[in-house]
Amino acid sequence: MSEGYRTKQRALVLSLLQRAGDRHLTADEIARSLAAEGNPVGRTTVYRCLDRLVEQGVVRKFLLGEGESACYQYQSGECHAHYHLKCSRCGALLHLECAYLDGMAAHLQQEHRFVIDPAKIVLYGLCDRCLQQQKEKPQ
Amino acid sequence: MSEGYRTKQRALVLSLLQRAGDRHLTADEIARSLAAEGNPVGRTTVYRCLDRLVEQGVVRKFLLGEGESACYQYQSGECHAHYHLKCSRCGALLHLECAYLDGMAAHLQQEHRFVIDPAKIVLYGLCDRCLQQQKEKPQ
DNA sequence: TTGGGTGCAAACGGTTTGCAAGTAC
DNA sequence: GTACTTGCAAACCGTTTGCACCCAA
Repeated sequence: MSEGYRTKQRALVLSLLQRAGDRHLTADEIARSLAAEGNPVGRTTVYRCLDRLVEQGVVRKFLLGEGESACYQYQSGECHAHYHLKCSRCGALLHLECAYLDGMAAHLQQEHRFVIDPAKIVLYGLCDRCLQQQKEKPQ
Repeated sequence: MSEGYRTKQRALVLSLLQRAGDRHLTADEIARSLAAEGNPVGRTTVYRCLDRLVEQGVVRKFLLGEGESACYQYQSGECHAHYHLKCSRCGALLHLECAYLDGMAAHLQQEHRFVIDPAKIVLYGLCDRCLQQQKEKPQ
């Protein structure tokens, strides 16, 4: 269970993500925040620390949309598997824990022999608000 | 229902995608193929034609994974809504038409007021083969 | 002393933009 | 003539790599 080196920089990155809680942070936001706190860490190093933290399973990486930069989130023990719903129109990101979706995962595994990774999945579509707006003035 | 201009270049791009059938092509592959056929089209123009074809609903754009370039597919009338399963390990891309997933879409709409766009969705995970391999030699 | 870690600068790669020239009607 | 399209070159932007330096064991 070697957790590898725990350098000052890596500890700083991890600490920031832990404090961010639910929020997803980009590498850039992490670099900026650390700098703002008086603990500047080089951008390259931020990326490398994140890579290692992801390898170790301490942090999760999310790719949430076209042209957007990757986001990272601290993976606490009590965090449930959840799915992401992303509105293609307004960009809103919703988190969803849903038994039906868990059922879908089981179905795919049993019937299609495919084991999905819920954390990596983003369901794109339209949120309620944008749906209403679209009805009023399409386009 | 103005379908806009139908320039030579746009017709070439569309024709190639139609001939590609099910296959997803990247902008780069399109540019190369057209050049190989003796109809070179500038890369910029390929991107712009694709944008317009997507706007018109004639072509669909897919983002299939981290660091990978966008793919495009001709959207023929008889094409059913299908989902993409992508193996995170070997990169295999599977197409899936599945009533259960259609049910999921309905569920999300009714219970969570979110209308997903199946074409944009990629379910990441492990395919059967990689799952077997993983059991034999993990990592 | 030695192997990993750091971080600046530069490269990378897909995509977009600026702009001058071309084309259709 | 006017409005749109083309395509080269250059910019963009998130990310990665090269490399010299640093630090801890």
